Amino acid sequence: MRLIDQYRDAICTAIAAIPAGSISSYGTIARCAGIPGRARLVARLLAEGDHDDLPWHRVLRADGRIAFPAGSSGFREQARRLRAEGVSVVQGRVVRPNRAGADMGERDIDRLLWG
DNA sequence: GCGGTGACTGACA
DNA sequence: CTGTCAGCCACCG
Repeated sequence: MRLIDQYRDAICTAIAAIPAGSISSYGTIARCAGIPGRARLVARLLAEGDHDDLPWHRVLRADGRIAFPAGSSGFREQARRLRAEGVSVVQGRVVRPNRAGADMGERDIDRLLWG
């Protein structure tokens, strides 16, 4: 049994909890899924593709930058989806993620998941 | 078992 | 502000 299969549900749940127009990071999602420090595991899960049902585009690096290489198809798609939700992206970076409740911290997601 | 590879992170220059 | 760098760790050949 792969660890990624073991935590797939928890990770997907955490990602699905991010409201439209908000963003979070791989590390935050990992913590919310009960696997602190495993940001790369979250990335690995998303890299498997077939996540049309998840708001994967709301997951960014810890510094607010898009994780894909600049100019790649994934990069453009993520930026497009974010802008479609009113999130401004400049130079592959979300502008002021800490203002106006645009970013989702661990507690915020926990609150959405558990009330 | 070993080495390479990331949709990562934090610290530091 | 940008760029390195060392950890990181599951997965794969």
